[in-house]
Amino acid sequence: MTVREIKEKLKNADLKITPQRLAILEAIYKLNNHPTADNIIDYIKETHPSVAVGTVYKVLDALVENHLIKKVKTENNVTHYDGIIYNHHHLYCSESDRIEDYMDEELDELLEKYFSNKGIKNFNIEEIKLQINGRFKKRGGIKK
Amino acid sequence: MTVREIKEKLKNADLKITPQRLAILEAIYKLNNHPTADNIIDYIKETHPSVAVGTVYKVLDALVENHLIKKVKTENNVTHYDGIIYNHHHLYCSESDRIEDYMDEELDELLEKYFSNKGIKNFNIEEIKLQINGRFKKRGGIKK
DNA sequence: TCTCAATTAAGAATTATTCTCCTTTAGGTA
DNA sequence: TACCTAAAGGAGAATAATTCTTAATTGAGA
Repeated sequence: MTVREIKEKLKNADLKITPQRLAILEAIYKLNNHPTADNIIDYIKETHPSVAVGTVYKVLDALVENHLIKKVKTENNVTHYDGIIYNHHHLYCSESDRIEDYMDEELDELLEKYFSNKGIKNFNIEEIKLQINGRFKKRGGIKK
Repeated sequence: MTVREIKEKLKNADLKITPQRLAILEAIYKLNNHPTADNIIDYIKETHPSVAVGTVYKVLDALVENHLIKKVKTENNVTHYDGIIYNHHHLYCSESDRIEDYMDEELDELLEKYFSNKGIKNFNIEEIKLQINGRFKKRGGIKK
C-alpha cells in the first residue's frame, strides 16, 4: 500500500491528511498483525519520535469512526486494530496473543445462504465473522 | 442453578468453596448477560458488602482458569464473563454493549463438517465460535 | 498568502486490573 | 470435635491502557 493510496483513503474518508495519520495508518498496513496502540507507537517512533500517545489514540478512533480500520474483538484488556475492513474471519491462538486473518469465500457463501434461509429471531444480522480458536503449528525447528 | 449445584461445580474443579466464590459464580449465572467485574460487584454488594474488588478479580481469574466460566471476546476495554462454557455463539449488538448467546446445533454440525473436510493450513482448530454482529429488534413500543 | 477550524503535543486524569502484605478461613487430619 | 496451615480474602497501592484538557501548530480552502 503506497503513501499515495493511503492519502487517497484519508481523502475519501474526509479526513485531513496529516503526517501522524499517514504514519499510523501505514503502520497498521505494514505490521499487518492486528497491532495494539502500543505496537503502533513503537513502530512509528523511529520516523515520528514526537507523536503523542494521546494523538495515536485520537487518530485510531478517527480511523475507526471513518471506517478505515476496525477494532478486533479479543479477551485482552487492550484494543487491537485491523487494517482489513472487508469481512473476514480470525484465527486466535490459544497460546499467545497472535491473531491471523482467515479468508474463505466458500465459507462466506455457506454462512450467507444458511442465515438467509434461517435468520435469527428479533435480530438483524449485519455481519458474520468466525472466531476460530486453536494453535498455530510451529514453523521449522524441532518437532514437538 | 442451585447453591448446591454451584458448590458441586467448585468442588469438581478442585476449588475451595468460599462465600465469595459462591456469590460471584451465582451472580454470573443469575445475571446471565455476560457481565463485567463491575456488574458482578454491583450485584453482590447487597448480600456481600465487604467483598474486595481485588478479590473479585482474583476469583474470576480462578474460575476462568478452572474452566467454570469463560471470557468473552469484545472490543471493550473491559472484560466480560460467560457462565456458559459449552461451545456456543454470540450475537453482538452494534448499538450497545449487549451480547446474547446464540445456540444452533444444525449450524454447529455444518461448521464441524466443513472444517473436518477442509481444515486450516498450519493451524489446529480447538473451537469455532460465530461472532454475529447486528441489531436487536425493539421489543414492543413504537415501530421505527 | 492568509486564515481558522481541525489537529496535535504534553501531561494530567480516569478506569480497569494487578500486586503486595497482612488477616482470616476452609477443610484436611488427628 | 479441635487444631493447624495453606489457601483465600481485605485493603489499598501500583500499573497499564485509555481519555481528557488546554495551549500550540497546521492542513487546506479561499
